[in-house]
Amino acid sequence: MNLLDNLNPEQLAAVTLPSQSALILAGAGSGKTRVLTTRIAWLIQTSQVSPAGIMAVTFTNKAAKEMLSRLSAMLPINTRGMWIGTFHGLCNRLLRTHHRDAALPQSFQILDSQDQLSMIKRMLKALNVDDEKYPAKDLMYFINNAKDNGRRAADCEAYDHVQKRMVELYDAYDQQCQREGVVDFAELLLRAYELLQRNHPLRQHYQMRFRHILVDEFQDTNDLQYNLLKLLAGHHEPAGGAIFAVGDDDQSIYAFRGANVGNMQAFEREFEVKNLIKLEQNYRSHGHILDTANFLIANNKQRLGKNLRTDAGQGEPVRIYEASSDLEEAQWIIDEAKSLMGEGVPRSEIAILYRSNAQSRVIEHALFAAGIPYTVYGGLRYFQRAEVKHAIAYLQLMDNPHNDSAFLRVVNFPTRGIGARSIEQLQMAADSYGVSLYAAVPHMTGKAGTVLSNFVKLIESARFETQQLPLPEMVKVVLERSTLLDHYGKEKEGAERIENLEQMVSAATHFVQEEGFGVTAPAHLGPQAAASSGAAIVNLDGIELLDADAPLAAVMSPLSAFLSHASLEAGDAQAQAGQDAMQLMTVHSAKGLEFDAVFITGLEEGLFPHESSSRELDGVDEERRLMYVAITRARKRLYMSFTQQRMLHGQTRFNMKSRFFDELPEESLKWLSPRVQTKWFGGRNSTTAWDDANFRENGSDNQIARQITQKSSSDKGIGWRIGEQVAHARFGEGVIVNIEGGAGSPRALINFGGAGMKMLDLSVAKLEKVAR
DNA sequence: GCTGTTACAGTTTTT
DNA sequence: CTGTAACAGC
Repeated sequence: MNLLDNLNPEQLAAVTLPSQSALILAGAGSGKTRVLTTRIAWLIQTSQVSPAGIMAVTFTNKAAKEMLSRLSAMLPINTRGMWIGTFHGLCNRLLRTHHRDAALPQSFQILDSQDQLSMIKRMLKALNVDDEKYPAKDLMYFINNAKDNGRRAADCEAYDHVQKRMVELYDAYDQQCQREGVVDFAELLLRAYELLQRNHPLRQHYQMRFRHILVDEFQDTNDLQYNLLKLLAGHHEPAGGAIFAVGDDDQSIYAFRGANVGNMQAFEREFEVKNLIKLEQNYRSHGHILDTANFLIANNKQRLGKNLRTDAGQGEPVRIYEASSDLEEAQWIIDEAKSLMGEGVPRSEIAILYRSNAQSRVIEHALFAAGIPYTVYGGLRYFQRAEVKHAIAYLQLMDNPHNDSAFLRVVNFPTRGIGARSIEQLQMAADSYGVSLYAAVPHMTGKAGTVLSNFVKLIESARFETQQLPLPEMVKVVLERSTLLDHYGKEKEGAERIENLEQMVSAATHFVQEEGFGVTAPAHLGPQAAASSGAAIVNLDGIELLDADAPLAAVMSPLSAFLSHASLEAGDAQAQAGQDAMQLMTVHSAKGLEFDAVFITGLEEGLFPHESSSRELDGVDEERRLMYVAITRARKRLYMSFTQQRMLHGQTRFNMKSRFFDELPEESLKWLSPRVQTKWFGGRNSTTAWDDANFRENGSDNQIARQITQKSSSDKGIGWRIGEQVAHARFGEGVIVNIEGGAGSPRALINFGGAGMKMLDLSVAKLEKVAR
């Protein structure tokens, strides 16, 4: 079958573009991954490039794997020669290959965010920094932000004392990392960038090699990533290759972590892009859903401009539901989901989305009570679990004993009588000699010296014993020698932890097979053996260059590679409990996924759009894009809901319905009337199903309902109630949050959303009731 | 060194 | 309301 069969005209045009830089605006569900992979396959099949000339960059391991597997289904060739992976994965590979030029030890280790934070905390303590004035989290943010913008401490401008100190601390942090032989995530990219920038021949080598660089989710690139791409592509350099950038500015939802949508326009301008192709044909959603998405996103300014279309027909309207409370919202979701399942929709095809994780609780509770299987995305990942991190720390120390984070994690775990005092002394010794904790152990005397050197002996002997062993065997020995298995064996709830630890052996087995270790080179030999067994080392201007097809085994030992893998690919979040379970996740984590039926919940001012977004520049636009992502996840059925009252942080909040509802096409919507209606007139409430239901549901809601009843009855004659939606000539629509002052001087605290909270005198203010 | 108490903060997330 | 982090006490 021909590669190009079944592509639509735009897709075909994109796939077969000439070898120039191009920007593909790929709407949601427009076959973006298909275009990317087919482009690669087509380039190779038509002999325009060899596999080694291809680099494809993604943000997540999942996307990289997806690409690789689709590609190997398409092409009967070895995908090994291609560099396909995440930014971090590829930079890791680059830095391992050229570790000398990058001034890194061969077995440098990668800190995850947790390790990075604890390292910063440790440093602040050692330097006696006031952690009130310089919180570790702030410093970490500062450092990562600087690195993401390509700035070293020396490049940072400081306008005041605090900033000046931050820059000093940034510098101290980098030095400490260098001493320990560790790099954080941002450092991987920055080092790679600096390496290529500084090293002309090396840069030229890669520029000539990678004729085609394909970038997925281009709208998510930060400035450093974009600059790295510019270097690799040889932007304005003679050897330069072409960048095939695929992205969607309407799905840019990661500004908060440094992503810069502006990179798309910058790319178009700087690379003088002549080929801009829009993929607007959507293969996912029915018409009403797509219309809803298009209508909403049209409210954003500064778009590159795109309108999705479908051949699928209008389908069902988007259903909107107003719930009286978060509990009732959850109950409604369950009722609707049940009827969907009755129509034959599998549970796994039903997704419940929310803006923030805290919202999942109530829904989970209701699902649990209803006995419906569900999975929540975003739990603890395998390699993040405490017991696994402990085992990894032992392995890290065996591969690089100067990793202080690893040292501190396990020096007294399981406990071996090394207390805080000993560690403090050791820390002081290490600081005064300017060495790692491990290297400072010989300077210790007395009892502390003895126990510490016993720990060092444990690590050394484990290293010695496992030198000749393949990786999975090595892991097995470490689990035994560290006494981690014994330790958890004695714990009451240790069974699951032991299971996780034992799973590490199979993870190692799997890894060794997957990455080709032990095939090219015996596990214990590593770089040299691999080099002599085929991967040629080319010498170019005195720079070591490995042959294009050098396997991972040629540039790092199996252990180093496995440890990188553990840091860069944190593994799956918890084993998928039931195969067929409803899917709960944040809107962010839903990006890239699709479902037959989608519920978007908590569509209230303050929640979605989130209140903090109004403080940020273009914050609401980003929230709108987030909403756009949420809508476009649905294939056939889309539900949206909001509530009159919601429990958040232990307090009941009354929010207006989301402004986004005003931006949707009425003809595509179906407002489900609340199944219960509240009617309060002049403080005289006609008891309705609404509060009946609430009184019955549970204690806390009960209380709230009673509170409201009390409030309104004490405000007899005023005619307003808490939770009611009102309109004001100047402030627009709002919702009454509180009423005080009694009949004498009644005042209402009203949440006007964008216009803020106002306290209005009810006898004066001109308020209108708004039907919802 | 471990356990219980209190204080406090509290979007979104991948690597 | 809930999870985490820091500290006091056994």
